[in-house]
Amino acid sequence: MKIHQMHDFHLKDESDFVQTQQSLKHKITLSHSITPNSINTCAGVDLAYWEQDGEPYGVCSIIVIDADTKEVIEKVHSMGKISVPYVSGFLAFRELPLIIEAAKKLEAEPDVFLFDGNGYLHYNHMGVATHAAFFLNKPTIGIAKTYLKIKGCDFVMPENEVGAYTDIIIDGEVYGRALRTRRDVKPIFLSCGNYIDLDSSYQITMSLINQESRLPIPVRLADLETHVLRTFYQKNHV
DNA sequence: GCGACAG
DNA sequence: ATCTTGTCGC
Repeated sequence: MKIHQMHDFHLKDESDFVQTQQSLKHKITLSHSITPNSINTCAGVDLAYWEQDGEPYGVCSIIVIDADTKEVIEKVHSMGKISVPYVSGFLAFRELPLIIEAAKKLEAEPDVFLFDGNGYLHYNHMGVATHAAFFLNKPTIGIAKTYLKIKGCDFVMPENEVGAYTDIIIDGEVYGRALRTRRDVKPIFLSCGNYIDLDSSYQITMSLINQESRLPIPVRLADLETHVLRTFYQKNHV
């Protein structure tokens, strides 16, 4: 699929990152309604890391599935050296190069992308899911497994029922949603990525849950795939 | 020095 | 994210 080139990632330091995030946050659009009925395909994105000769490497997997049958339609991946260290709040700058490289290989044009990380639920509303949308030009959804605390605000634990949730409201603004996708499991932290509203993100996410995981199917599949790919590349000493 | 910390 | 054994539950 075609990628909209926004900016490169040869940024110098964290102040560069912050400037990039703040220049993009005003372009976020969260008003589009895109329900499960209006999508045919959705993609899950995830990365895995390892070290080789003292250097960090990563692999990114994108899995596209049919929204109705849940069957895998396409899978692509990218692999390479990682040049940006992980710093909370700047995950996008670390992961986007490989994400973009993998997305370029997609033959399909998924209707929505689900990420393993936050979107709008972020210090600058610019988690990896939101940031990625400017390159993909497609609706994106953020799915985090642990809570990123912002401005000291905790989340309210949702009831132990499938689909139960509590909105994460900070300074009167809804940042995201603590969501119990299955009973007796920890909640996930859902937030808009971009070009989609929170209720649609919720509906799509819940429509992609099965008994295998608390994570939506495409994200879970991408997670599993990155582990397989990592084992392969480690063994073959790339 | 201590606590916090998406992946 | 990754490093790792056993263990509880369906």
